[in-house]
Amino acid sequence: MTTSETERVNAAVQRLRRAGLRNTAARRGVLDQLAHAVGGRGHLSVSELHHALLARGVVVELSTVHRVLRQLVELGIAHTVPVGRTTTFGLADDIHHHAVCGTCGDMRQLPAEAVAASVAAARAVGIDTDQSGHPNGVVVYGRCVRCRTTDR
Amino acid sequence: MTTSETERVNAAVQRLRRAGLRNTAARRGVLDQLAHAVGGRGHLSVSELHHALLARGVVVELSTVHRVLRQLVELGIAHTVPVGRTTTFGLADDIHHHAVCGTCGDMRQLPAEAVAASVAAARAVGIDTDQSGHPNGVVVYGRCVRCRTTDR
DNA sequence: GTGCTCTTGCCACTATCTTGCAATAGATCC
DNA sequence: GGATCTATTGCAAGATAGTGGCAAGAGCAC
Repeated sequence: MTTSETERVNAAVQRLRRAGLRNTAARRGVLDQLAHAVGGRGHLSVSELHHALLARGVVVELSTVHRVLRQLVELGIAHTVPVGRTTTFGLADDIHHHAVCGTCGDMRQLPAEAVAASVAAARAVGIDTDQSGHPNGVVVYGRCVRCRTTDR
Repeated sequence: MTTSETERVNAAVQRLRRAGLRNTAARRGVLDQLAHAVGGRGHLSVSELHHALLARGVVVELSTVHRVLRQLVELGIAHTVPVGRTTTFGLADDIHHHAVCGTCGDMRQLPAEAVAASVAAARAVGIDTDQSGHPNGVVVYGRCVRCRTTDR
């Protein structure tokens, strides 16, 4: 884990503590994994996260991972992006939006400037994205180059 | 059902026929319902659609509704918008994108112009939205006025 | 009307996520 | 360090959403 990842995890733990939540192994593990994933290919599904934790020797129940993630989302520490039938999670410590391949689930970040017009249009019809603790943000669903060329 | 709804259903049935698919009661029922819903509050979940069909006397299995919808999406006749853990469906006969309340699932349409910059940004990172038969389009997740004021 | 074959109903199954409850483990105070 | 309080977790059962196989039935072409 890089220094920056450690810092982001620590910042998230501080927010948990301020919310009156305890600093448990399960929560640290989930945060570590999310911080690591955001640096990598992007967000993680619950089962990916669970497997990664077990592989690292952090023994937690799947139901616990679900509960931890729900809390992180409620606190605005993590955010969700639905991909097909599953939900993926990422840290929400920098404002970013997503482009998702609906076929393979590959995900890229989009800068806030690029989606500003979409956000404004949504607000104009009554949907506000500045709502911590709720799923929010812009998601562009499409297909990645690889899935297009291999016709998946 | 208005004249315009009937026309849209007929157009969709023509597309089915051209794809070599039969004009069955289940498919007509689903298309009717989708055409009606798009005129109303927006998209429908599978179970909403199923209940609406049964209420209208169109007796179909839930699994059939799933199968019909999957085919409609594959043909580009319908499109999907994930809302929380469920998927909602709408007719795709006009190009539009969506703003969704992540709390209550309320949905508004966004014009293509408003989301053009987001689509371009996604393409720049390799995600292309012009892919019929695949989930695509821009979705802005946020909260609607009602859920914000009632703090749901 | 006949016949071919696509569709559907039925049922079992998988995957994802939630919930209740008892046991466990953080955090605080002394 | 030890006692205590209570949030958190593991465990197990169950809810919800969607899929797949197969035989019976229904569209469509002729």
